[in-house]
Amino acid sequence: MDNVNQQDFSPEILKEVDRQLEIISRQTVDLLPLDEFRAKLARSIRDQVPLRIKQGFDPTSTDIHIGHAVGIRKLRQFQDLGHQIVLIVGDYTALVGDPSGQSATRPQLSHEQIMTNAETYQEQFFKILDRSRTEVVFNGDWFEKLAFSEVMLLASKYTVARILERDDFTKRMKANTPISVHELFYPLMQGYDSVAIKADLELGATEQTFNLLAGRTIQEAYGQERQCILTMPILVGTDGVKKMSKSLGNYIGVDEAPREMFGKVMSIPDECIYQYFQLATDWPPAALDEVKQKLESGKTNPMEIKRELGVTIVNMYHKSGSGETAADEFKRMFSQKQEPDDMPETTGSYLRKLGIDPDRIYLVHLIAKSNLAKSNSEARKLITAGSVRLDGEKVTDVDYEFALDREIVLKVGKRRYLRLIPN
RNA sequence: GGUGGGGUUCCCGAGUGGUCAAAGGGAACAGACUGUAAAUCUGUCGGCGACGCCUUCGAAGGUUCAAAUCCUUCCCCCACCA
Repeated sequence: MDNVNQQDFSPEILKEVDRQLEIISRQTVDLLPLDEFRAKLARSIRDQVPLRIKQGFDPTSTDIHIGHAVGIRKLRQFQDLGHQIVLIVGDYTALVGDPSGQSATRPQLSHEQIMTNAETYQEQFFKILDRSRTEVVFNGDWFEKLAFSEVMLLASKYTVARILERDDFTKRMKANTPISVHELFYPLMQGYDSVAIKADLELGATEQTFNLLAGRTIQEAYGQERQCILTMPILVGTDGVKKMSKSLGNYIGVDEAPREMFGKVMSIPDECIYQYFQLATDWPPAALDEVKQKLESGKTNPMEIKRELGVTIVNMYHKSGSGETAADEFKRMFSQKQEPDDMPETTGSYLRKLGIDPDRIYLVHLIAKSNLAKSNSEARKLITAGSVRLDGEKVTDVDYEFALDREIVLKVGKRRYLRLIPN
């Protein structure tokens, strides 16, 4: 493959290669090795054989967030260019346990749990990808059957030194955090996935670079043409500092309700607005430039630009118009401090079920039992802090009791509401 | 296998018999200010209808009027040696 000359292809094909390459390389970090990929792409176009584009996910949790979506949307672009997406669900990898959780040994997930997660994962994937044109495979399919002798064979293809040269391992060695042996196998397993599905290109975040490259070595060892790798930038979380991740709680899930989604977008630091436009939306380069200019000129209130970002993102994952609705509601709720239209409701009879007498409601219990606070103590703290209101009236008495003799709106903190309805 | 160091509340990290629900920092939450941004300031930060009570300092026992602190056993981590 490496020795394929560009002269082997007609000008039309080369033009198409350039067209695709421009789209493919948008908002990415590295496409390696570029020449190899050009050749693969040209051959694919000439022979009308789609490239096999791989990305793997370990179904360790249930939510896909817009950070994951950066890569998935790139896959979608490949798909739209006619290439074949192969999603690898790392059921086996998840079963073994995620090594990148630096400090804690995660509780082992049961097989059922993994399969359930895999199920919800797929639903979320196909908010972005075209299901009918996506191949989904489970790596347990091949790893389950792998004999120990084969594992040893696989292990012999790579050296300890090469694995340890990895940046994160070096750091962990220095920090004296444990590295268990099975973690050394991760790049090998991921590489073996590439062999199993004969990947032409594997996509991953920049932190995956090592694993992606390992795939090349493993494929070569198994007599296959080596995959190219495409790395994606990592989207920063809503805190604006750390990478978006579920465990850090700074994520925006693709499954979240419009209101939540919009609210979370509005809460990102201004400095991240451009990055979010770049990575979390499908805006073309020209539109991105415009955003950049607006932000730099300082003439437009960043909030306006952020609003547009929020609308765009919400509309990507919900029916069109949801973004605008969410934005309006947001404005009403926070800018004008009005109550939202729809808020959770609780009736007197439901309160009885919770063990609360509607005729004599102990506010602390109400807040805790309706999950507006984690515990009674928490509820007391909120009351003391002056963040609890009944029908707009601030309540600061910790022992406050009242009767549910009319409809009452309870507000806790900035955004937690509960409408109380007598029977 | 040997030797030494270590496991503290969400995280980091003080504390080596009572004054410890446990310093300090971070995170988080709330209030003020705002654009539900950032920054800043303030407060809270185990649980309980609560000037008291209950549970927490790797696990289980024990010593003591009293233990995160002392003893025993066990589990786990790290370093060096083999």
